[in-house]
Amino acid sequence: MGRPRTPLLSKDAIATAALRLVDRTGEFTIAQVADALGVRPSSLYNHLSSKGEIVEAMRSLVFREGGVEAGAPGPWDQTVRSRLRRYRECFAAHQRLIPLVTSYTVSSPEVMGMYDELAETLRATGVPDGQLLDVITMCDSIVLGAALDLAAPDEGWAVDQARSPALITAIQQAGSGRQRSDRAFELALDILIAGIANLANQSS
Amino acid sequence: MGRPRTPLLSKDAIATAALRLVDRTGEFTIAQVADALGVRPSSLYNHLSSKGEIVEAMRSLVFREGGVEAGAPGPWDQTVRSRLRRYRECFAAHQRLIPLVTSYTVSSPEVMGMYDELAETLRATGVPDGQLLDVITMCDSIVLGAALDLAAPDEGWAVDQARSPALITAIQQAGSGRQRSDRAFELALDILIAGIANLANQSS
DNA sequence: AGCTGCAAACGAATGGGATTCGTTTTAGAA
DNA sequence: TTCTAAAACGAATCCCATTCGTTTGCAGCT
Repeated sequence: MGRPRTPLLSKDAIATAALRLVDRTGEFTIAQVADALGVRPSSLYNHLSSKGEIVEAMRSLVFREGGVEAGAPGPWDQTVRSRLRRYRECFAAHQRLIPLVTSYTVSSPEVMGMYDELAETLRATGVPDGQLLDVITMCDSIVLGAALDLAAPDEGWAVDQARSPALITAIQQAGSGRQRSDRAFELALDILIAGIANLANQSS
Repeated sequence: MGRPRTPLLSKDAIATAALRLVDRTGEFTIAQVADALGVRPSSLYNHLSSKGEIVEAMRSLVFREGGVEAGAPGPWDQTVRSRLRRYRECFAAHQRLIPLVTSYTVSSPEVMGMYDELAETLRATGVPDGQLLDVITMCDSIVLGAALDLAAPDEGWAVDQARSPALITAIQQAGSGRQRSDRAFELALDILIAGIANLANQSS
């Protein structure tokens, strides 16, 4: 019974199993995770101390998988675009996780690393110090919003919910699913970049 | 015992009681809501069929309180600004509700009404039909992101989490709390408006 | 080698929480 | 007046996260 010769569990193994469950069903219980790992529920608590910690571990895992922080140098706007795209991609790869991690927003170290890089880039571009964090906040909003948009299937933009002709034709023209969400995100990036360029110009 | 002469409960009464609990403690249980209403837990199920429905009722209640749909005519950019500000204000008035309602994004009828108005305004301004919903999606992202930002206290932007000098000074200069979040939102609005104006010009 | 302490599994128990169901009383329609 | 459906109650159920004591193996120290 007692301690096994080689550990059966680890924080990462638990997070991976939980993530697989979330990808499939949209939720997870301690018992399910334990089952998937061939282990008893109580054993998990030797490696972490609450279900919330599993969620945090999943968040971290997803960003490590997606490599949010890595980045090659280049023109500032391309840098911003590619970082935010990758950030969003991490969510997109595990859509059903989004509702769980947006419950409470704690920036994981991985994401913080990306923001460090972003801050340097923006400052070098000429964004005034006083507005730097505001711009970063806006970046975060756009990515988070896009992620939520991605997680909520077409039901949010249902034609029969709309009343005004403008919104109805807008929904009809917009298409659906992943493409629509991708296109909306790219437009937001365009507008964001233009706005940043404007800020940088004004300050010089 | 049996049915009371006058009903003790209603969907709105339940939502109101639950909202008060969330405002105070950040969460709620069926038992607590029942207690606050002087009623037994099982009684709630005569008026709704799951805890999730209470959350939906709270969402709807908050938007009705805030009057998201109402609006006076005016220049298009002021219209967009004031609508989005009010949308965000609804969340701001009940910050602790935010984590609960962002779990799954279902646009309530009230919000849909605002988007109807927004769509008309944007189309009249000259935003092409093909990009209308993308712009609206961006509006939604900005408000939702701002709401999440509002709900997450200063811990998200802690100086000791940052590594790069740029991010550190950015955080120091940014201030904290409500003002910081408000200012970031206003900047996002500026950039959004400029971007929309640009879209409208290009199409004409 | 033997002892000690920690790590990592187990199993049983606990407590809380959402939800269901049958019962009772009342209101309102036929 | 009679019948049906609404609206409360109370008890019971099931699930689920978490705790605790126990068992066993590993590693470091003497």
